[in-house]
Amino acid sequence: MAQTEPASRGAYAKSADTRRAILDAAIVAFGESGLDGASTRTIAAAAGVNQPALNYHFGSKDALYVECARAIVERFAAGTASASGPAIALLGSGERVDPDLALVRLRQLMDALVDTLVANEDAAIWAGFVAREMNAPGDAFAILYDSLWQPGTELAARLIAAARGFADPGDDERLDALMLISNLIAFTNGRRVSKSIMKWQDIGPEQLVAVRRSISRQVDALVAQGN
Amino acid sequence: MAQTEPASRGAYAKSADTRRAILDAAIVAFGESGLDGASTRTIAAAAGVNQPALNYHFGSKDALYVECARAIVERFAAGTASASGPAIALLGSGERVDPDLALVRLRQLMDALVDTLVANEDAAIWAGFVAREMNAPGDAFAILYDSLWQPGTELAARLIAAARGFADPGDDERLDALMLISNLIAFTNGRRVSKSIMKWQDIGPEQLVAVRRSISRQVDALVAQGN
DNA sequence: GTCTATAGTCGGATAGAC
DNA sequence: GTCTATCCGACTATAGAC
Repeated sequence: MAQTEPASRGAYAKSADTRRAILDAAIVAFGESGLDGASTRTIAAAAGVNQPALNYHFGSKDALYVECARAIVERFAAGTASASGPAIALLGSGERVDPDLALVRLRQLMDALVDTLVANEDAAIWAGFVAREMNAPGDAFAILYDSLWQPGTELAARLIAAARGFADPGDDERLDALMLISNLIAFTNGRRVSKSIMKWQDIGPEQLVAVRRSISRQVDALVAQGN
Repeated sequence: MAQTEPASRGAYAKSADTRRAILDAAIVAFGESGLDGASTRTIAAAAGVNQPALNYHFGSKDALYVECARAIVERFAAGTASASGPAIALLGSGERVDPDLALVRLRQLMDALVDTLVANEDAAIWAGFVAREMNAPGDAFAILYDSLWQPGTELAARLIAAARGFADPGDDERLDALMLISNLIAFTNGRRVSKSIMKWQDIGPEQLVAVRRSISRQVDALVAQGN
């Protein structure tokens, strides 16, 4: 491999491997300790490179942080694409949506979220990153809001509306969507606490079944009560 | 005022006012920026004292941080005492608990939580503090878990169990309690996001009604479905 | 009890050899 | 492209005057 990329874009004929190693280490460090808590030296050590390598590849610590946000969004989207895709297709068809089918899609979406966020240990790291940025918005807030929260809650709200037989979501559907999604936070950001409360050693297949059941009951209730 | 306190305990015949000012400023700073993100200089400036005053009154930055956790627990407990008191009294009576009354107490508890956490702007600060500590446990984790999460979820779980006609809570009730409480996080840690999603300028009386209604529906569903 | 001054450490970013 | 060496600023904590 003489030159990994023939400079397909202006930037980065640089070592993609080093870049990736830094990014992976940075996501973990920032997710656990935050922008201020994680030092470039710690990240460099974890990535197996020297400290100035971060500046060389990303320009600055802040720029690296923003790049981490982008990577998190990408990985999250990849994990949920199999469920969000069909849901978007259903809602975008223009025709009147069958409430029962909307309910099926909503269930699939929630199951995919459980798989991506609760079953995956890495997601607790992502969740830490995202939660910090929501509390104290910085350079990464817009990325996370525009690519994660806004489309995520809007999709859920539209599915809830469709399952209730409405053409478009209103305030009630958006509120319910927000709360439905926030239930997952108990097992991402609140992973440690929830494991202690439930006396779970770890969150394996059996625990996931229980979580899915509890969420499933909420979805039922959401739609059954209509409004 | 010659000597605010006659040294009732061994420690702190020191200025209680200065101590309080530092504590208030520290809670805000740590809540917004975390232990590493908030500097003693910033806190001192916000409290209107000089930087070494923090060390004088609290010993170290870490000790001040732990003291903030204690203060948050106290203030939270004070805000919810009017609802948690009757609930604890009901459950502690030893006799078989009337399911309908348990449901009433559960509603009161959730309303008190909404008032304390959602209606109160300060609570977003507390929530930031607590959320960081849950993600990356430090010296304050035990305080917050033992005095906040454990008793809070256990109380909710016992009320849910009683409302379902059970003597004691099981895994299902604890799971449901965790998720019910995590709904509030959408409006504490997720305050900014939720306001944007809902297109709310701020969270006033009308918005609180909507939030309470949505939570109330969940409480209904929780108990109606039994298990 | 509160202040100023400062010691000692660690952070991010840059310069320049290879 | 990757390394070592280093600058400079910001931080916490301590010493000592008042």
